[in-house]
Amino acid sequence: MTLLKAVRGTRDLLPPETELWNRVEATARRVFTRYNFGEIRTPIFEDTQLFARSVGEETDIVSKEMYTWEDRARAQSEKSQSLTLRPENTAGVVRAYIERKLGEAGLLRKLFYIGPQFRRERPQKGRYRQFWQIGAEVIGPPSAGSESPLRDAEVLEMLASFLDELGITGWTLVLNSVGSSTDRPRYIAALREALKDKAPQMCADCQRRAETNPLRVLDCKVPEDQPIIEALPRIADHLDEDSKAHFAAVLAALDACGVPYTINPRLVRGLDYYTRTTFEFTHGGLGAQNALLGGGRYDGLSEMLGGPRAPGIGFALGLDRLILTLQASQSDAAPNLADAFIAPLGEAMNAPALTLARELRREGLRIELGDGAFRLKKSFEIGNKLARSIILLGEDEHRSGILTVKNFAAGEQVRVPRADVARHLRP
RNA sequence: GCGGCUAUAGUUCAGUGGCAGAACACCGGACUGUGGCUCCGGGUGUCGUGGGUUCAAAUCCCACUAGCCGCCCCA
Repeated sequence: MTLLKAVRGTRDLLPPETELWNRVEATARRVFTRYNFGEIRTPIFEDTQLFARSVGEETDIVSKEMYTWEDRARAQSEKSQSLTLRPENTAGVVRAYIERKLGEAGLLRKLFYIGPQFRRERPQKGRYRQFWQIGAEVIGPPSAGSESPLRDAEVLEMLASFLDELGITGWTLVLNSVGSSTDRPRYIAALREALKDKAPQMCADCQRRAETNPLRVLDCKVPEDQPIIEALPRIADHLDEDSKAHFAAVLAALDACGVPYTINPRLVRGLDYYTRTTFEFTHGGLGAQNALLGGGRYDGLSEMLGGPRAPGIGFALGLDRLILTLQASQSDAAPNLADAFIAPLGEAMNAPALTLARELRREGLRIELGDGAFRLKKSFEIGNKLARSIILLGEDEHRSGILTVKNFAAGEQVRVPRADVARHLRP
């Protein structure tokens, strides 16, 4: 029989690595809560149209990387529906914002999410087909201040604090503005116009990009193409006064609070819905996947999805990559040991041992329970690997209520009244 | 989706046509109420999968699968 395996691009997360995941997620919840964000959990699959309309039909994500299937009709009256495992979470959040009328209160909504996303890409280190993202969105009616550059700066400052609090050093914040929802199409049109002449002299990838996604031409790394790219129209020259002022205000706020950044006029994001501020936090040592997180403003997204005007800004952080970065930067942690290993001496002591374990666990201690069928030597060997101390529970101890407790590191063995054991073991 | 490298024990790896190996880990014993250190014993394996060549294949050939690296793109 063929052995079943986790499907390509998916994997099992196991202890002790999952402790690190929990720590990162707990830190995100703690930090984001200080900024008054609340958690949202959207469905893991949505109507395919949601992603086609928000992320963009022409993007690689939608055109070739989605897990899409036709949900069969269960009755004559029911239509089949094209469903897709979410490739990112902003679209789902904005869909919920519209559907649940979250803007009606007239306040900003500040929502974060933690969950798996799915893209059918070629797997690589730090890139999986089921990958995890932590993200947050600030969205609301313009009257609530959702367009304010202060929101952009606040989100960026929050991310800097989050990475700092995790102990990640060496990150770089890269910023750009891709213009308002009217600037952006105008700039893309200008770019297309300029590329009509220039594209044929460029690399094959750029010739393709010129057709499908002209903004990505700016990202090209082929040396021969650089002079041509330098001569192309610049985004900065196509920003209207409001967008220029917005970007300047974001930078000023970052300067004021001391968050360092660099501006990269060529930073463009792949998703269609981005407007004005776009950003990335990058980190060395991630190979080709050097972006830890990315995000930006999406002032027109709600309207693209048929909702009210609801400008927003958000980001998505690749948890898989963040974990890699943390693992690379920290030395191997000491094994996480239980407080005690209980060794019943003889199978008659099994039930009393479970009772003792119950008492100690209710005291909040982390207890590993052995088995009376083990020879004592084996109990010591196992206990030494799993716990800081071993508690012997034989006939004597059971009768007298005086337990034998030995600390492995110190090699010290003492007799402790049962009532005092929890206090004795507590670190 | 494209190009390259790789796949042998739980792990890291050696083995390039002739009995499947090392280190660490693991299991048993020396030691029936005492771990670590020591000593003795044990290989725990569909050599990624399926074909082919050969008297003989872990080794050579083909296909497939998976991982890694780069590209595309992206978190």
